[in-house]
Amino acid sequence: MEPTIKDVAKRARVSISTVSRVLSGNGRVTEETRQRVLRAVESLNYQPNLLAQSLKKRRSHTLGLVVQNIANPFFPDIVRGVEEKAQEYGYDVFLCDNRKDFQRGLAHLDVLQKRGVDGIIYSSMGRLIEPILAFKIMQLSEAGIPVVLLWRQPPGINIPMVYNDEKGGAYKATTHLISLGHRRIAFIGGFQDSLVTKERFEGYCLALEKNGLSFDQSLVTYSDFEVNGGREAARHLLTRDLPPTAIFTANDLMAIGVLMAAKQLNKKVPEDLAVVGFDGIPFTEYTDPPLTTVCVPRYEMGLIAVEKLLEQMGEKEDSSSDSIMLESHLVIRGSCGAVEGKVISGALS
Amino acid sequence: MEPTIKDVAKRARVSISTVSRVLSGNGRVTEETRQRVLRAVESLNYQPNLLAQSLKKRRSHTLGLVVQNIANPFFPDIVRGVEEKAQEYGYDVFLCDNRKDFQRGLAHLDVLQKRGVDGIIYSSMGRLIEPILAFKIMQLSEAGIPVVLLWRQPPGINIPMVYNDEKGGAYKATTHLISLGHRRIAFIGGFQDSLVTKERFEGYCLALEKNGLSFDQSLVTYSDFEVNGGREAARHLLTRDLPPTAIFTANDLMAIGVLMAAKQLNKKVPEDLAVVGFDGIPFTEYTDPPLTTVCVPRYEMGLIAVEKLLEQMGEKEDSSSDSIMLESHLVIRGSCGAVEGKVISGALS
DNA sequence: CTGAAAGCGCTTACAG
DNA sequence: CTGAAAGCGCTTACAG
Repeated sequence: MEPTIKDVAKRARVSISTVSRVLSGNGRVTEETRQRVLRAVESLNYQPNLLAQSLKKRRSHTLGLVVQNIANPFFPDIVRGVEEKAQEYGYDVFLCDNRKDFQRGLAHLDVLQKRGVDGIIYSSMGRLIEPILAFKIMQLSEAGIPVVLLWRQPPGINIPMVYNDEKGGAYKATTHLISLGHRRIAFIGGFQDSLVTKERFEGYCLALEKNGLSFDQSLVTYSDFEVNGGREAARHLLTRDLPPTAIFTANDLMAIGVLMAAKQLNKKVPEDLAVVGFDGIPFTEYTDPPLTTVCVPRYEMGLIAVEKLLEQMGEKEDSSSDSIMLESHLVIRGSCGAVEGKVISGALS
Repeated sequence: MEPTIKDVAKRARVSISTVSRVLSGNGRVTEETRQRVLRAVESLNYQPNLLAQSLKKRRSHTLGLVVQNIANPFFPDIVRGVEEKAQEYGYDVFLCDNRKDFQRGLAHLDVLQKRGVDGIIYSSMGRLIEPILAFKIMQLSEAGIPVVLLWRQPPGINIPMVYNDEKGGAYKATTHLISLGHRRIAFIGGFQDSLVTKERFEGYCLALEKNGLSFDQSLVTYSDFEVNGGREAARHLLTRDLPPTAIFTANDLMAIGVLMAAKQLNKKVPEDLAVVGFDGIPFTEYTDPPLTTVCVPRYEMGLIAVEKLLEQMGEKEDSSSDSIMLESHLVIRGSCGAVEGKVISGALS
């Protein structure tokens, strides 16, 4: 049986009000009784019950974090950032894994509300924000529970969001390839209806345009954001007449597939083919050759998402507007033939 | 302002006791009043406050999950397993990331206790279990909070544990290499004082012995469980006189380093060198060549850890003894030259 | 079948 | 400075 505030009070021979006061630091208490209480706490190994505290104070000091799929290498760094910043401010976090199932995400939101979390970070990195999700989030806001979205797209709805500069990143990647002399640069997108794909495609087009290269529709293809899909797409591109000399893919997993396809077709990377990925997932460092990629600052996104939440909860003063766009950096490794270890972070300008 | 049970009672014109009864399903209620209550719940969009419920019932239906480092690819699958099974039984989980810091793990345990979790899964995969951790866990048990350890070593203490058959896995890996004709098989361990290293080494020795191969101390070396460490270790082994024709490493990250070293030294894998890793982290599928590895069933470990916890909490009937050892499978891919796709799961016998 | 009351472990005005 | 009381939102005997 865990000791309660009553036990401490009895032992220190004071009222529970007094115990509460010394523990919270609110209200005056004689140094002597303070010591008595502290000794009692110590000897009983008393730990206040946060459930009771939360109920009374109407603040649980907990956060909810909903992720689309914890098994996807995109997410662990986000979790890490959220965890770390949350703890810094004394919050603990409920992790909810949608397991790729959007419906489950909705259910998680309900649960978190019932659990009395003080705020929620919803990280899907998905395609469009479904109206029902937006509605649910509005409902939560009305109930006093702020939500911050960790998304891959600019805000189209009125919910604070931390997102990534997809277009700018794609622009950097493509420009890099052009600067290395490539003229036939292919683009492998993910799902064609995904906003991520769309924006990364736009960055690709912009780079071509700014550099006076003509756009060639036959060099553009779409896949599924997975390794095998990327491999198939690359195989098609590389076996056609006049194959591309470089491929920019809309995510790293597909880029890994491209590397595999090149190997199977006896194309050397980077000599015969340059490859750039997108996301900067941990493993890209160890592919053969190491993959040049546009690194999405996932860890930082996690940190910032918590800060935005704290601002809304009034725990931290407002330092900025509602949504934040983060820059992604081009990390240059061996897959393009450029000098390794260089990081290009200049803005799209 | 969220509606409370009072609001529902008022609206349905019954007492809060009645509302509680229809919601919990305990106690008889007329069908008519039941409907009235349900309608009130509906129209107010009432969600019971789980904080209050937990306080009263002395059960929070929450679990704590402590992991050593969420950024390590070893952990996400564990989290996934824990999450999934927990939700199946209606539990939500607090995720605590130690960020490699053991002290933080201890602090997390305190926090979880204060939060009133019904049980805790502590997953470190670390070296020895420090006495202070064992002590803390005992303390929690006495306070009525069961703990299950997700560990890489057999139980040396009296705490329920889910662990992996390290020795058996290493035995399978080494036997596989021997069966392919290798005679000079090197072993690269992790930290020399880690139990994981020790047990995997034992499995390696056992396989040599059973197959009548003599043990060669000069083929055994230790590193740090990291990619670069593995690469360095391999470089030494491969540049000596009479280099090994196969290397078995104590984890996948080091095996990836071995692959890199071989490439740098112009050794072909698997023709000039066979490589086997351990853990089965997701990325091993995409190395060049794909890595043969002993796959630790991390996802299953997560599932089972929750089940063990549930048993202790009396939510699930006891189905087994206190600790559980899981088998690891040898997943055969391209790095040894054997037929790909084969899985050897036969026990050490 | 239904309601009033007590109580889970806290915090916080309100008196003294 | 300190204590008694009310109350956070629930559940659960106890009466009726």
